Amino acid sequence: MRILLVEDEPEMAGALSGALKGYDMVVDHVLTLAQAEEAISADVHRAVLLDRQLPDGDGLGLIPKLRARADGIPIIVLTARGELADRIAGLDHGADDYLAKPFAVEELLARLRAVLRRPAGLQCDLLRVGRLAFDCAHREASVEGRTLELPRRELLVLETLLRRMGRTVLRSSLEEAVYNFDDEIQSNALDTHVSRLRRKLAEVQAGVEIHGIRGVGYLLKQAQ
Amino acid sequence: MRILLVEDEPEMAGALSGALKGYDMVVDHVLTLAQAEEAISADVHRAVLLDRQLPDGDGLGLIPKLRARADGIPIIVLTARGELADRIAGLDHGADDYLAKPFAVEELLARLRAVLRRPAGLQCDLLRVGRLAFDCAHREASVEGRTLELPRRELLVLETLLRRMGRTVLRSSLEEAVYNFDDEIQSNALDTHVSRLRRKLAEVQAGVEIHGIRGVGYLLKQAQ
DNA sequence: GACCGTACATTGCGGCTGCATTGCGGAGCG
DNA sequence: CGCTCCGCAATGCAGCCGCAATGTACGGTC
Repeated sequence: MRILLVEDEPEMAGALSGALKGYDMVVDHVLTLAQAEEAISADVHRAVLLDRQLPDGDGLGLIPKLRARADGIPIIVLTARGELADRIAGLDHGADDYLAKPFAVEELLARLRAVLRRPAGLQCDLLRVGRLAFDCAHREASVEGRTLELPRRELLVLETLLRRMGRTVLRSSLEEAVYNFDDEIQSNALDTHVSRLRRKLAEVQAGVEIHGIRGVGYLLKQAQ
Repeated sequence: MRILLVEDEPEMAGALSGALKGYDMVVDHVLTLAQAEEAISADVHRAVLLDRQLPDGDGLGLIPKLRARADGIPIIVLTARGELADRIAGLDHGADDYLAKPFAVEELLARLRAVLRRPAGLQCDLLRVGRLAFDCAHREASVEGRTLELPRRELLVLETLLRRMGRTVLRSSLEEAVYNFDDEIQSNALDTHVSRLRRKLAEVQAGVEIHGIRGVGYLLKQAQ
């Protein structure tokens, strides 16, 4: 675990470095905002401990630049200015946490652990075929990031076919997926939905084909 | 933005509920760990405010169960036990932040904003579509620097749509985001809010359109 | 290979459902 | 006591969806 410490006071920096090393962390210590920017560009740190009062400006100024990298690196601001307004300002500038000096090193370590524990990223289940993507959680289809506005029945058909993509879906299975017990279908309503869906997928060049299999059902596969 | 508040002291709970509502949030308030578990299973909250001293045990016991869900929902622990060891214990149990009573509500709100920003890092603090800007930290919408004064429900609708801008939001998701368990909606109240919001966005030429997708939900996109 | 029956594909049409909009009254708040 | 916000209900309307008619492809049979 490699940490970037931005702190110009030698005494504080020494104490923190020692404590962090005692917890098996690797500390890069810089004294100024300029050095901090250079260090962070190496992209090797898992967190930043940031003092506010630095020789070349307020540490808060660094936060937007860190956030611009969009890697979500945690930032804990350390400062002698512990007034309520300062704490709120620090948090609202984008810091993940804010500690007023003096503080116990143990608390800093605990907050550091808390901030590092955050999930790396939530993985949503996303089905992909051709240029088509289907977000199962939100039940929406998209092509190249552009959402397809599909009516309910067509969406149900597409979802069912996608979940069994590349394999045949019995006509009866499709009907069960699209209609409930109350709905009584006496015609080829399902076929019309498939047809309309095919047209829309073709219009946006989704890169998928829905094959009808005579006497059995349907099958969705990548084009060609 | 919907928050789960786990707090058995009526006074504290009332104060927090009021403050959060003042910041246009939807609050579900429960009194016990058991109720909290049930509420969280609905999977509609963006954050949890957790008291430690509860009728059926220490609030910290809830944290592992929340973490087991692996959705990374932020947890802020609130407690009268403000000793250093307690704070460290709280953070190491998996809390994202820890506040000792008494605390200023403003600081809680700031810390809440900070932890809510997190799954972000990817999602910036300022959302933009068309001429519309939305400041996630302060939860206010503006057009060309001019703030839109929107009522609570409309703001919640707008925020929810903006967070999934360009993608469909299920009608049920919207309802969950805008109303809490206590609210009982029997009519098309949601539609009226969408409608009024549309009108206001059009009046200021926000450059966004809210599409209704029949039978599915809504979708916010840039005009044209 | 020609023929025919059947199942699927496609398209137009009308009913109906579900959404959009508006006015109204009550509730909350200052 | 004024205000605004909010839920509710009524009305109008658009688009979905089921239906049926027509066209088409497939497969089986001779």
